[in-house]
Parts: sequence; structure tokens; C-alpha cells
Amino acid sequence: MMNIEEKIGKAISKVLSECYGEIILPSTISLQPTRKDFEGNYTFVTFPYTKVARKKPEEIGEEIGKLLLKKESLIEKYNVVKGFLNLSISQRYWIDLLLQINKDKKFGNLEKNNAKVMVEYSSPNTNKPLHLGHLRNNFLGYSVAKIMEAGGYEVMKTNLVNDRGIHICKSMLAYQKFGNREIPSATKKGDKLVGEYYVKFNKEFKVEIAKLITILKEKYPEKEEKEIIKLAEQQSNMLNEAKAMLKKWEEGDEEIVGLWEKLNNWVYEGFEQTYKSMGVSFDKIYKESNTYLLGKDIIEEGLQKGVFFKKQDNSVWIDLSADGLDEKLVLRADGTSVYITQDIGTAELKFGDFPMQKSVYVVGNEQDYHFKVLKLIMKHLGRPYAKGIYHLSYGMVDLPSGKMKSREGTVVDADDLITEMTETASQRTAELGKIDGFTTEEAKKLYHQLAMGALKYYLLKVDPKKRMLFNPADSIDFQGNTGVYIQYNYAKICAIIRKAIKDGIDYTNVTLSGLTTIEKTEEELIFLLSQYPSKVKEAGDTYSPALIANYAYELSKLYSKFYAELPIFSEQQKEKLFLRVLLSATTASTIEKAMGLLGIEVPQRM
RNA sequence: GGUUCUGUAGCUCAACUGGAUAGAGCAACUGCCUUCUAAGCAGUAGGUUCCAGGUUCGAGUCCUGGCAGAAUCACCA
Repeated sequence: MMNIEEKIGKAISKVLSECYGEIILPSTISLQPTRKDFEGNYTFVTFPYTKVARKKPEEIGEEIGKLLLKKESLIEKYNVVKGFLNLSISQRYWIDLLLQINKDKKFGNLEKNNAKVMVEYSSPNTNKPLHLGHLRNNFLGYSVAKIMEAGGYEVMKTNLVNDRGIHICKSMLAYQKFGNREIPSATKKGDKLVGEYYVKFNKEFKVEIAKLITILKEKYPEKEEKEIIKLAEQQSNMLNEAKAMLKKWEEGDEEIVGLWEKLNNWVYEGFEQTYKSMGVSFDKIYKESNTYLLGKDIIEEGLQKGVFFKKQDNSVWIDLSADGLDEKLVLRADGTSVYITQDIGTAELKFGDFPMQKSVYVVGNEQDYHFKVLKLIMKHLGRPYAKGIYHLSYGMVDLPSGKMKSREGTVVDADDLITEMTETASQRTAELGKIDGFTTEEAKKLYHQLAMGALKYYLLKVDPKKRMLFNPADSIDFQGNTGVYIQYNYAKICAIIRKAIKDGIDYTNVTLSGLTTIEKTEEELIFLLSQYPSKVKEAGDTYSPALIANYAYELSKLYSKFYAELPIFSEQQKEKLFLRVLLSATTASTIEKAMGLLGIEVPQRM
């Protein structure tokens, strides 16, 4: 099926070339949907051609419009307002288009493009539970993966777990000191338990540091605050013990590794539950404990290639001043890795596992610099996948009180938030008296769907790179521009379909051959439905679930208008009735697909 | 201080990549449940798109210079 926009574009380009003797490529022609307040479906802007044509924009519009009317049978009418040529497509075209869309089972799934993309997201630390910021990350990552899949890519979702390092040792140490053999329970998941010990460490550490600072200040009244703090940290038993623990872990000390495995497994079990309730999943999990030594061989390679250079102290650097950045350390003087060393190695590992054209990293915007550097380094090393590295950078979710700090325990916990939302969904549903005929199981499922719908939509409808404010005091809305609104429209359509089936209306095999005119709202709805594939493409090209979210809302809103405006089952003309049921069904399946790309389930009833 | 990102209605966000009179939701106000689900529909009100220049037929969008906020510029990850 040839895209109508392409078709019109070609026709316009031909007509333009004929009239004004200059070759104008179809690709340069911009065709836009006509604004609501004007008659027509597509608008062609004639301003840019005044120079070539040596005519007024209105005249060009008239001239082109007249010729198009003659040459392109799909175009039925036109009108010109200033430099805008508005074209009306025949209503029969829209009816045929709807029939086509409905038959196309893969509508919205773009053709396979034989390219692979890896999406890394979530990437939690095993010393603290998942919080609101992770929710944004996980929903974004999962959704982008889905969108790329629909865009024709072969997708691999990965999760790089940060399961080692000094921060992990901190919770291990606190557990060792104060744990009393506590184990996870029904009321306290493993990740929560370990997270508590991380907070405990920091609390104790703070007390110790405060004491040390007082003593040191007396001892060295001449020293500056900064120096005192540094000294205090050097003398801190807590910190030194944690460091010693890390060293033992790296040496493979049995007891420490055992403790590490025990705590981490608790955390994984906890995460597993949270991921499940979030509805996200991964195809492959990488652990930093396996990757943290990678990358050194590539540093060696880079040295030989002259991409990197050694300083006198033997530390290895890359000079990125030609790229507008500065020098960056890639290996310490003692030969140990830094963060970027591992990421270089991991990038290579990933490409070996899954030779992808694109590699998406869903990571917060505080790491913009890091990923810029990573991409440049891979480029200088001549890696084929360097070009495809894309940092999907998203803004932090702030609280009214400011930034969330796990260290101090001032975070909105993911599990708590989900529970709370489910609670709200249950209350709202009860208030509206909408649980008639639901079993307890079904009701429970619905509450979860609604809660997650509201939450995911809330986090995904905003442009990823914008930071957002979350106020726990006013809960996430269930009315207006929300996930629940979209789910509600879907459920309403499901009721229509159920009724149609019950009444024996077979709308799936109709030709609607007697129908020549449709209502304005119906036309608009078909038009919007036809836009779905290009939205999928655009969302994939820009890695933006927000586009899909906004589309799903617009579609629901327009359907809602249609639903209120036009009768379905009381319609006397049979073919109109069929058309409306068909339109409803197509809208429902498109809503379901779009929401699926966001990772949001839609209920049959609510 | 350098770099990057952000700034649109009281609040939360859009705006088809430079197009027509900048659109939605929340909050406020007015109607609409005896008709397919009112978690809804229709409407009213709300704007110097941070400021100042520039580019052109045309700027929220592009360029320059400011202002405000955030992140980053760690041999932390």
C-alpha cells in the first residue's frame, strides 16, 4: 500500500516541475496535516516557491490545486488560504483505508531491517532497593526496547548490575557488625534488608566522622575544614574496614566472598519481585563482578595505536582536546581500572555477544560527560559499533524537598509507590462502584493494571531529557491526560465489541461498498489511526516513548469524542453501524499496541 | 569559570522538526447520566513562549548576547 502522503508529494512535485520548469524533488515537499479550523486533510505550503514561480503564494496555490484536482483522483476538493493549499481527500479513500488497516494484522510493526540493537537499562546497585528514579529508567528502557522491536530491529535487553565495590562492602560491613543474623522475611524483602544496612553504615560513619573532626580541630586549629575532613576520613575505622573488606574480596577471601554472595542473592530475589511487578524483563544480565577487570587489554591496544599516551607516573590518558573535551584518565598509575576502563571492556564484550548496529544506554543525565567520552574513545579506537552508541539520557526525578538520597534514606521506594498506587486504584474503583461481577482475582489484577498504567504513563509521557518533579503529597492522577483515561477508553470499546458479537453483528468481513460519505469525526479518527506507523518510526528514531504516549492519548481523546457524538447500535443505516464498530475495533487494537509499546496493559473491563 | 541540558497558562506537559489564531490535562466556573461504561462529553476563563537583538514571506522552534535553574568538569561507580 502506497502511502498517501508520498503519493500526493509526488503529484505535487510533478505539477510544480511542469508549471515552473524547475525540478523539485518529492522529498523536499513538506506536506502537513491540515489544522482543525480549516477544511481539508493535507496542507501544502506554497511560500517557498514564490521565487521559482515568480508568482504570489495564493496564485501558486490556485494553480497547483486546480491541476492536482485534475490529475490525482484521490483529491476531491481544495481551498487556498494565503500561502496554504488545503487538499481534501475523498471520503471513500478513508473508508478503504480503514478496511485496509483492519485487515493488516501487523499494522504498526515496521518491516524488519536486519539491524540489531542492544538496550541496556535498569543497572541497579546491589546495596540499595529500587526507587522512583529507577522506575523512570526501567520504564524508559523497556519501552524503548519495545519501540525498536516494532521498528523492525532485533532487540536484546540487558541489565548491567553493579554488584561490587566499596559501596557494596559498606552494607556488608554494617551487616557483619550489626546484623545479628537477620534474614529476609515476608515483611522485609532482601533488597530492603541490605539497603537498611547501607543506611546504617552511613549513619554510624557520620557519627564517627563528627567525633574525629572535633578531635582533629583541637589538634590542628590552623588547618582548613577541607583538610580536616580528609584527615578524618583517613582515620575512620568504618571506612578503613570497608576498604580492607574490598581488598579481601578482590583477593577472593572465602568468608568475605561468601558474605557477599549471601547478601547479593537476597537482593536479587528482592529485585526479581520488583521487576515482576513493574512488568520489565531482560534477555541478558551482566554483572560488574565479572566485567570490572575488562578493558585493560584494550588500553594496551590503544597505547600501541597511539590513541592513548602514558604520563611519567605510568598512568594512561587520552587527549580529547581536539573533540572539545580535555584529557581523560583511562588507567591508574598502579595499573588498576577506573570506571571508563570497565565500560570500554564491557562495550567490547557486548559487541562480541551481540554484534549490534546500535547500542542504547539508558542512564541518567549526570553521566552525559562519561558517555560522550566513551563514544569518542571507541571511535578513536576504530570500533565499528562506536557510531551506534547512544546515551539515552534522562533527567532526574526530584522531590519537593530536593534530590533523593539513598544514603540518607530519603527516597520514594519503588515497591512502596506501587503498593500505594494499587491501593488508590482499589479505592477509586470502589467509590465508582465498578467492581460488580469481578472475582477477587480479577479485581486484584485490574487494580495492578490501573496502578501501573497510571504510574508508567505519568513517567513516560514527559520528554525523557526533562527532569521532573514528583510530589508524593498529591498522588498520581486517574483523570484527564493519564494512563487510566486511555485504559478506560479501551475498556469502553471492549464493551462495544462484546455487544456487537452478542447481537451477531459481523463487522470483520464487510466491504461497506454502499458507503460514500462519513462524518467529520470519523474521518479524523481514521486519519489519526493511519498515522500510527509513522509515530512508531519517529519514536524509534528519537528514542522517545513520550511520542507514543501522547499519540495514545490523542487517539483516546478523539475516540471519546466520537463515542459521545455518534450513536452506534441505534444507527439505522447498517453500513454506518458496521463502519462505527469497525472503527471502534481498530481504535482498540491500536490503543492496545501503543500502550504495549509503553509496557502498559489494557483491561477488558473497568 | 568551561561544557551540556532545561526555561511555554497558577501547576504538570504538547506543539508533526521553520508554517495559519501556541494546544491538552489538573485546579476554577457553566451545562450534560431514563439512550453503547460520567475514570466521560461539550463549553467559559486563563499566554509578552525568561529577556534583548538578528536571520526571512513567516520564529516557541535557527543564530548571537544576556538572565535563571540543573548536571558535569573525581585516580567514585
